[in-house]
Amino acid sequence: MNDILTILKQNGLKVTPQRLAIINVLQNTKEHPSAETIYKKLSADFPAMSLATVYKTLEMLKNIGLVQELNVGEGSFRYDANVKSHPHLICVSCNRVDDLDEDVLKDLLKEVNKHTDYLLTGQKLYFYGYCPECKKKIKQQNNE
Amino acid sequence: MNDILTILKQNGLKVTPQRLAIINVLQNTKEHPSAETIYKKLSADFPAMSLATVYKTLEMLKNIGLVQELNVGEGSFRYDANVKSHPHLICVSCNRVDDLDEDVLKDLLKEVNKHTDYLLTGQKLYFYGYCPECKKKIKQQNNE
DNA sequence: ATTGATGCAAATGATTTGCACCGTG
DNA sequence: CACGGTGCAAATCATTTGCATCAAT
Repeated sequence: MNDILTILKQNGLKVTPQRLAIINVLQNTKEHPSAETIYKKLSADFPAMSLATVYKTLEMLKNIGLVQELNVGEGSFRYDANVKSHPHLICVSCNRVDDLDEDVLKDLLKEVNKHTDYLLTGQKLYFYGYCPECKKKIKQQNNE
Repeated sequence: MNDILTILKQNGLKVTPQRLAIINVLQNTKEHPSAETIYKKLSADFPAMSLATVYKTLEMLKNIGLVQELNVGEGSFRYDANVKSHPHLICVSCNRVDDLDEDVLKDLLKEVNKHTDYLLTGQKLYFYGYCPECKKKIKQQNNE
């Protein structure tokens, strides 16, 4: 939290209320919001804020490594304050996006390395399916 | 090849020269082309063809399950005539896109299932790194 | 005071859409 | 000859950019 202020200053970046607010949203949610979502969430507190500011801020945060950009297959990007490269789970029913522990990643990479000559440097892994809640709902429907 | 004609007809779709050409490009390449790439590749033979036609055809092929759409992180989609859901390798240096055998997928899914309650239905897996050729080039540069 | 940040509006670029005309079945 | 397909141009939509103004350092 405080370290972020430091990081911004270290990079010669100014600390503005808009930036703090956007960072704050990202740090206190697990829902992997889009630029639009962040914008709407903040429009109550910052009625004058521009969507462009949200985009510029996200771009900046991405560059200094404070957020990662996700493409889960929708028309727009989502953002994650957890920058460790970890696989994501996407519910095909309710569109929620969950994290998969990064420990899993190690095992996955081990497996992939067995089968390729590529020198791997990164990955984007999205697994689709029904989240526990939606799984229940579907079961209930089928029981009727 | 001939089976594709059958599939189109079965779905009440017309067989046009443009469609055949687009399907042909997709079947005879391993480079995972974008709509734009396909369009350019065919503009010699079909100078009057519209980019919109390429997009409409790809949409149609996607719907009947003859191609899959890839999002490797560029601004545009790429298309793959191999519709079996398999992981992809993307070279961060030359942007080529390779397939990873779908057998690998089984092991990856096994691993993921250990760690989630999601009922998995699909996945989009992109591994980034240096392809064998680019890996060599980099080594040579470093040796000088 | 500087210099980077903001907000607005206009620009971009991939993809989609509407529609009149054309070609397949 | 009926109806889906094509080509063109205009429309979308997320994201980016230019620029004058504003505020953090």
